[in-house]
Amino acid sequence: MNIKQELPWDNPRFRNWVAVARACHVLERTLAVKLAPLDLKPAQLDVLMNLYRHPGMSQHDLARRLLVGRSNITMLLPQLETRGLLRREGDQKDKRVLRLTLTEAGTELLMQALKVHMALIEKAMSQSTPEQCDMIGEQMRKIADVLKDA
Amino acid sequence: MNIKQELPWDNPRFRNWVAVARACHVLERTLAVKLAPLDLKPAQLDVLMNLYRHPGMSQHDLARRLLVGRSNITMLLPQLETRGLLRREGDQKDKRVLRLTLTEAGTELLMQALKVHMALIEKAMSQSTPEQCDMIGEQMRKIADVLKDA
DNA sequence: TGTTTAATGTTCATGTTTGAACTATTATGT
DNA sequence: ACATAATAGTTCAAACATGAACATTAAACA
Repeated sequence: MNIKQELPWDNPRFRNWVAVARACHVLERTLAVKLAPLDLKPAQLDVLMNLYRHPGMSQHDLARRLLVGRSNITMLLPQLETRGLLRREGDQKDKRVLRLTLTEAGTELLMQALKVHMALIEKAMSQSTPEQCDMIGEQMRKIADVLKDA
Repeated sequence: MNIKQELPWDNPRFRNWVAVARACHVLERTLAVKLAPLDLKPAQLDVLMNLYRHPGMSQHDLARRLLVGRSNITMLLPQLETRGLLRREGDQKDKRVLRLTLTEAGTELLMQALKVHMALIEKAMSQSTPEQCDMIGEQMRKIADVLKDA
């Protein structure tokens, strides 16, 4: 009968998660605008960031890390490779895999993009205390972990 | 010189935000899978949710609320309208706007989808105390607000 | 009133993401 | 060794999102 009492909007967890999703969406959108001068999209920045931290990654590893399909990576990389931002070299031991590394130019562009990204995040999270910020990160890592398998 | 000291990954705000983005991504993806049996996508669920809470919305209002372009709404609605989930009726006073309302079937399907969505969020946030959860929501609302204009 | 400006929704071309089928290579098991 | 499975990457078609240009209607204002 009184369906209203079961409505998600009355549930704090629901309302608060909606806020999380919204904040993510807004920041992503804003980032896209701020990265435009560098001719770089958020998805491409994600690639560069991961290659910087994990040089020699395979495309498959990259796809899993970015939570996208392998074909997505296949479509994404040529743009960056043609611009000379990364290299794709066949693995010697396993001729199936391609090892990915940033070039000098790629690292250079990444650093510029990171300044933009960093500034945006600083602005966004400037309202939180360090303790709050860490707590948020901690909870979010738990969430990603809980949902990883299912 | 020592560029490493300025690297974002050493910055808690950066690392923690990355965790937020990851959690969002994982949950969105999982939601898509869980909604598949209802033949509904996350974006469509967002539409239904907003129409439920704000009956008589215009397409423009809906677009702003979902943070997407108007054309996106135009492409999105026919699928739902054809399935009889919502109605589009011209406003009497302003012949430009179309007023959107859920049908019975739309409300029905929404309720089923909300169960799925709710269960997923419950699972995700079950690790947080109510205080932590509220704090997260509060901070995220601030973030969305700060970034709204710029 | 008549003219200009703004707002709503649509269309269309472009670019992105996805998943299924495919090739080539390696691992497994008999 | 040989047949079978699994894996890495690609291709392709379909779904999806985006932004600019457009038509229609409303508002501002001379």
